[in-house]
Formats: sequence, structure tokens, C-alpha cells
Amino acid sequence: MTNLTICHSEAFDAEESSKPKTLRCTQSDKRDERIVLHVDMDAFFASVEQQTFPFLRGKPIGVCGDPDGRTVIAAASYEAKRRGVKTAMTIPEAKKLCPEIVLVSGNPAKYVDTSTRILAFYTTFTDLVEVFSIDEAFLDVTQTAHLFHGPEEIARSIKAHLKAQFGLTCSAGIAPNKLLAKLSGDMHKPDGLTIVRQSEVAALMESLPVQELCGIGPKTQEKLNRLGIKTCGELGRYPEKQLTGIFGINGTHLKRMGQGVDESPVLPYFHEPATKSMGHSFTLDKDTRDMAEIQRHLLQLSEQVGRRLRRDSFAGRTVSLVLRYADFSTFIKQHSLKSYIDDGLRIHQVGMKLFEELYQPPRLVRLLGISVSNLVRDLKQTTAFEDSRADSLFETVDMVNNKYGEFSVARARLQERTPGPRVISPSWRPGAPTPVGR
DNA sequence: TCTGGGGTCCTAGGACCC
DNA sequence: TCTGGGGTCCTAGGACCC
Repeated sequence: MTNLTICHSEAFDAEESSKPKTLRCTQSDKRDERIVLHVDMDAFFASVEQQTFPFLRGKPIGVCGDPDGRTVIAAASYEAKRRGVKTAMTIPEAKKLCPEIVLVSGNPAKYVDTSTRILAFYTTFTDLVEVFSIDEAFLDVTQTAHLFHGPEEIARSIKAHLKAQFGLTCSAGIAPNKLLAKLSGDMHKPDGLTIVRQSEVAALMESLPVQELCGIGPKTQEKLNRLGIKTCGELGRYPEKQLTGIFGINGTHLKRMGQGVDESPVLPYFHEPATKSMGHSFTLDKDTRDMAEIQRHLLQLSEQVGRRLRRDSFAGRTVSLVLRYADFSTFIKQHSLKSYIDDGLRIHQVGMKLFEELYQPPRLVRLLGISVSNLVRDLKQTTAFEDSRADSLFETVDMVNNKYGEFSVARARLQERTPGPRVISPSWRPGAPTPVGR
């Protein structure tokens, strides 16, 4: 059971004595005691594939990008995880640990569709559903838990529904805030349900290693360890002044995290902060210094970015170029324009200029990326938008490509474009268009 | 067959303006 | 007759998340 107490409020009854007696949740009256539910799908991409293809069930599988290209494990089934296969692992590494692993090329549209339907189900419990990634969400059920026999019952309903409807399992955490909900959800995987009550927080944090917290990565862990801080208990007691001296304004935040305090609200997906940038990057199948090939990749990336901007009525005025060399050293160069653009060809022009300024021949290029930031929405009618007589052409081309698939109509230079599906980024969010294959 | 892809936020230094 | 000082924008780089 949870610490959720259902009781009569005397004052409430006295005030509304003519109405039927109503059960009230004492917690919803206390502003600082929220009930946040975190749901994390177990091995999401891999589980979806195992559901679609029954012969994959019970087998160690790894979902990845184009197996012919340079790719990594995007998701491993629990059978593979038990052998040590992890997300972001290279294929040779995974095969070394688990020679019989079945590699499956990812199917983004399928994951987006499943995720969207799962999200829709979450909203039957509360409006306050925050999408954290394609397979994770926070639900603030402070005001609605009493309608469903408490948060634990909500979690059980979700688990039962996902199992029955999609054949998927998930891990859920219930806690007074997002930080702790995510932490508790991660504690028992797969198919777990963990509840952390406010009264248990101090004891839980006392011996918890700092790196278990979402937001403390390897670098921050190392810095904290050097200060003699290994556990959240130690972090929570550390003098704030010293933390801010080292981490800036983040120091205050870190101390509070150590104490298990997190006041950040669950932001429903329909109130998400506006998109700040849109971009694509691509690791070449083989390192190159062939300028024609580089130019073609940059054009393809620029066209993809332009199309996404237009699809969501965005335009941007800062173009960034990402260049990774064969030795993995990575450089970014950006340039801001006076006017806003959403045209792949213009993005490409700026990107090429940046590339020429940045590139040190004869180094071999491994990855190229293009992104556009400083975005605004619905700017077509204003003077700040770069005049483009090609607009009606774009509309037509976009329409055809929406109907018949990406690059059905494309510039002649892109006839040789790189084919093959790429696995979806887990950072996908609803509202964002489905990432497209290349 | 070493090391994907898509994002956000923060910092720090320099330019520029009033 | 040494060195003002804020605010904002721009760029590069780094950390973190999934």
C-alpha cells in the first residue's frame, strides 16, 4: 500500500452537508506532496519487435540501424541484456558477448505508433502526462489518484493494459516528485513497481550513489567523488556555497537532488516548451575526404532538415555544421543569418560555407551533421522571412513526398543518396514528425 | 566491423551598444 | 590623463538525457 490516505475532511463535510459525503485525498490538499508516476517501457524497441515477430521471442535480440552501415545497439532484449549487451554498444562488442544475438533493423514508424497509443492510454488517468522519451513518461496523478483507487492501482492498470494490448511490460515508480519517481522506477527492472514514500526518502538517499540520479553523469560523478561525495546523503549535506563555487547555479540544484528534492512540475506534452533546434547527422559508411560525396551528404541532410522545418511551419536563422573526423574529434561551427530560412538549398549553401571554413584537409571525415536553430514559427508572411519564389514548388514537392515517401521527388544530385532505414532516436517526442529513413 | 542519432541546457569570451 | 558598466547577441565547447 502507499502512504496515500483516504479520509473524510470534517471541514469539507460541514460546508457541504447537503451534498453526498465525498471521499477526499488529504494529500491533494498539501501542495508539497505530489504523487508522480514514472513509467518506463522495458527494452522497448526490442520488445515491440518480439511482439511483431513471434520467432524472436525468448531470443537475445538487438535492434540497430542499417546492419550494413556503422551502427550500434539501440535496444537489447532482456535475453541479450543478461549476456551483458547494452544500449550504444557496437555490433562486434555485442557479438563477442553474445554470438547468437539476432540483429534486427529498427522500424521507427512502428515504435512511434505504439508509443502514441500508449500515451493516449496514460491520459485516461490524468491530463498531466509528460513525455520524457519515446518509451518513458511522467504522470502527475496528485489530483486524480483517488478516482482510480490510488496511484498503485493506476500503475497496475497501466501494466495490465500494456501487457494485454501490446504484449509489453514496463517498470513503474511512484514517488512525491519526478526525480524520485524516475529513480524508483529504475530500481526494479523489468516489470517492476516501486513506491517511495516521503517518509522513506531520507533513508533511501543516505547510501544511494550519486550517479544513480538522473542528471548526474560520469563527469559530474567524478567531480563529486573528488570532493569526497559518493552518496546522495553526502551530497545533500555538503555546503551549498562550495558546490555553487564549483558547479555554478547547478550547485544548488545538485544539493537539492542529493536531498531527494525536486519541485519541477510534470509538463504535459501539449504544453511542452517550444522546439529550439532541428537537425540531422549521419555517420558515413566509410570515412572519406571525397568532396563530391561530402557535398552530397550535406545536401541530403539539409533537405531533410528543411523538410522537417516546413512540415512544422518553422524557420530558423542559425545553421550549425557538425564535423567528426576519423579519430572521433568533433567540431561544430555555426553561422547566424539576418533572415529566417526553411529551404534545404539555402541551408546547404550555409552548411557548405561552414564546412569549407572548418575542414582541415586531408583529414578523413566520419560524420556530418546539419542543424538549424533560432527557430520561429509561422513567419512566412513577415519581412524577416527570406523571399523565396520556390515556396509553391516546396508545397508541391512536400505533398508528393508526404504521400509517396521521403525523397520520392528530390534534386537530381540526390539520386545517389544513401539508402537504408535508420533506427529512430529515443529522444523522439509526439508532435515531432516521424524521423525518416535515408 | 571500435565508438548512432536527436535533442536541451550551461558556461565563457568577445563584439557591440547605450 | 591609464583601467566604467551593464545588457544582449554570437560562437564554441561541454555535459547530460534517451
